[in-house]
Amino acid sequence: MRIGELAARTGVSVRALRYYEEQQLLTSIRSSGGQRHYPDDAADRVHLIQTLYAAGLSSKTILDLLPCVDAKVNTPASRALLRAERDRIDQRISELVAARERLDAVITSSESPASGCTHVDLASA
Amino acid sequence: MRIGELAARTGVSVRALRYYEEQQLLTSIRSSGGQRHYPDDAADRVHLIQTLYAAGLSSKTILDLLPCVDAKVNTPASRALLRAERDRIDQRISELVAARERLDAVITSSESPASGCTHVDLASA
DNA sequence: CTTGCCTCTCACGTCAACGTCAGGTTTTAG
DNA sequence: CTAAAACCTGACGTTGACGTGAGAGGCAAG
Repeated sequence: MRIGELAARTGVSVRALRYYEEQQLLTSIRSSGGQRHYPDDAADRVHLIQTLYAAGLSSKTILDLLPCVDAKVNTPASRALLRAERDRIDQRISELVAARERLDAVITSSESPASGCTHVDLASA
Repeated sequence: MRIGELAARTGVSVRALRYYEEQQLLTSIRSSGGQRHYPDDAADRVHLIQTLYAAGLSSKTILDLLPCVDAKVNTPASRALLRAERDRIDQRISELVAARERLDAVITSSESPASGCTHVDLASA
């Protein structure tokens, strides 16, 4: 398929797909006229890339990580890299959960009919 | 206290503190010479701002949110805002959990001896 | 007074993941 | 064969939260 269809299938913009290729996260075969052609499983690859981006990983980190998936490379270094990124995501989740709890505290007290305009101490934690 | 000490106490850069003031997230009293002075509880305020930034909120959103804490504003609009941001954080957490599961799957298969890995580095033993 | 550290206000630089416009080529539909 | 899509390669623009000097002023100590 060509780049437009891949974009449509994945919900990712054409510009983004070209950017992924520029970052070496995605490859394509060029037709004689220079147009990109992708195999069907390219959509899965794009979804994976999107998932990793959504996890807050940078292009470079994803580039480092992808061989671990593609070629099932299994070295101490690659395992360490995978675990390091997993731990980073863990930490990020913790941060978000903490922030959510603080917001929840504000919401709860602001919605409590008994409290009215009760003091909300968001700064203590 | 002056800006340098507040920066030291909170672990936030002087530049960032001035930026927060520019964004109207933080206020200060100026000395006759124009230098900023902060009360002790400014550190709590900075920590709060940092937490909300860590939750992925923008300066503007935080600016909108802060009155809900400071002045205990309790209107339908402010409650809706709070819940909207809370839901956004929820969604973000879900994304991260999904990404983490994805990485976990890769990690598990890469560490399993029966996973069909093509390359196993025995030097780690 | 002056040394030295802290602080001030501009104001341009950065970084990432694209958006967007320009100008030209390839592919497809009719 | 032609016109419209779709695609191509640059290359500059965007956004947010600061980083990083430049040049000048404030402030307690000796």
